[in-house]
Formats: sequence, structure tokens, C-alpha cells
Amino acid sequence: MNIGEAARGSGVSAKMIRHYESIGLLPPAARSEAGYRRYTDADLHTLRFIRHARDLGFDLGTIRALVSLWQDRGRESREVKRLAEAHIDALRGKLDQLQKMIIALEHLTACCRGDERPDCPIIDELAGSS
Amino acid sequence: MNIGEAARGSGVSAKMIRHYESIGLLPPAARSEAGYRRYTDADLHTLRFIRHARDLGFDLGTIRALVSLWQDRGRESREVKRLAEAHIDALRGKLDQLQKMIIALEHLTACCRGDERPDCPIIDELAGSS
DNA sequence: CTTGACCTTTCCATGATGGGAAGCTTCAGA
DNA sequence: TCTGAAGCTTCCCATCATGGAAAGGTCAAG
Repeated sequence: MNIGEAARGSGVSAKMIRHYESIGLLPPAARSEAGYRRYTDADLHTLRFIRHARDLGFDLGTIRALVSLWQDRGRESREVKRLAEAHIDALRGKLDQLQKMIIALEHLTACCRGDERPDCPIIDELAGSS
Repeated sequence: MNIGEAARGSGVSAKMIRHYESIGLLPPAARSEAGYRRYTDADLHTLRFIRHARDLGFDLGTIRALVSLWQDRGRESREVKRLAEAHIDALRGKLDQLQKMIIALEHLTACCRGDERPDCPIIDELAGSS
């Protein structure tokens, strides 16, 4: 199949498929006589794997490692789990950050009347009047 | 004061101060005879304002609006509150995404033995065997 | 007068993705 | 058979906030 069909079938945009190839996350695709990239079902499988990993928030560097482990029959599941747990930790860190921001903002907006008057605890807080 | 002191005093890196100036978030700083940027306490105040807004996760476009509102004595607090609430919504969206990822990953890692054997539900899930 | 800390500008990089231009290929329909 | 549309190619640029490095000017203390 051509790149468009592979894109539709995997949920990875054609743009990104080319990009993944260019950074070596995917091996160079086979080409038709006219130079069109051609994809097999196995390629599609790999693309879906990458897509799923992206959906879980893995960065491309880690995905590279995951693909490698996936294709390694002698892998130790320990390795995979280690990557996943490190990723969970990173996500939890971001989650904490977000939660703190949200809580702070909720406090501020709850205190702001939000009418036509200029007094605003949100602005006051940003200005460091606290 | 010079840019380094302004940076230390505001928590905004010198690099970023120059950048904010270049994109018009800050007005061009006054200059010494030798061309060094010079900052007043008022400038420092603005920098701290920006820093606080960044800490709450606002993007620079919104911060531009917030600074503008801060300096507008006739502002309506409604405007500020609207920006803050829109931002909270955006953050909540990201939070949901993160939570879903974390939950999915926690399920998977809980099922993975993480030993020397290759069987791994994490990899299986990514490969779409589910 | 030298040294080291500080400042200047300019260019490049990140990470993941998208947009667009200019040009070639393929296929279906008139 | 011609034509037009859709699909493909590569290459360059943009995002967003931030950092790094290079090459050079400035300043203060020893």
C-alpha cells in the first residue's frame, strides 16, 4: 500500500511516517518504480505499535527502545516494565504540576467577582501583592 | 541594574528577558552607553508578573493580554477572569489526558511480572493484541 | 594591563507536529 | 487519447518556550 493508505490504516499521518523514517525510528520504506513508498501489513503493524505508544504519551526516544524490545524475542519484560514505570513517574510529575496550577487558579477565580470593576485578585496575585 | 541582576531578581533568565523583548512582550529596555540593557524596579516588577503567570502555566500570548490588563486601570475584572477560566479549562483537558495515560499504564505495569522472561502485557497491548 | 565576569548579537537545537510549494505519478472518466 | 484530480515526492518554514554556543565588546578588581 502507499503512504496514504498506511496513514489511514494506522492513525499516523503521512507526514509523521516520513518523519519517523527520516529520524531512523522506522527503517527506509520499500519504493515503487516511481519512488513511492510501499508498505506491507507488517509495516502497518509497526505503525500501529508506535501510534499506541504515542497515545500513552511515550516520547519517540523511548518508543524507539520499545519497538526494539518488541522485536527482540529474548527481551526481559523487566526492561519494558522499567521504561513504563519511568514514564509513569514522569507523567505523575506533570500531573502534580498541573494540579497545583489548577488549584491555584481555582482559588483565584473563585475570589474574583468578574464584573465591570477593575479590582481583581488574579491580577493582584500575579503582580505579587501577596 | 543590568540584565543579569534583573534575571536573578525576577527568576526569568537573561535569555528569556531578551526573547520577551524581541517578541514585543516587553518594551525595548533602556541602554547604557555601552549598549547594556538597564532595568528599573518597575521593569523588575513586570518581569516578576510574567514569571508568576508562567508559573501558572499561561502561554505568552495570554500573558501579553494579562500584562495589558494589569496596566489598564479601567480594566474589567470580567476580562481577567475569562482568561483565567479559559486557561483552567485547557489545563483540565490536559489533566484528563494525563490521568487516562497514567491509569492505562498502571494497569499494564501491574500485570507485567517484570522479570527475565519475555512475556509482557505492556508490549502485547502496544502491539494491539488486545 | 590583565583577568574574569558580564554583556552584546546571531545562529542553531530541542520535540512532535503541521503547512505549503513545486513538481512528478497514477488513475478514472469523457 | 487527453485531461483533471488526487496522491506522491522533497525541501523549507512555523509552532512554543527554552537553552547553548560562538565571537566579540565592557567593566571592575587586582
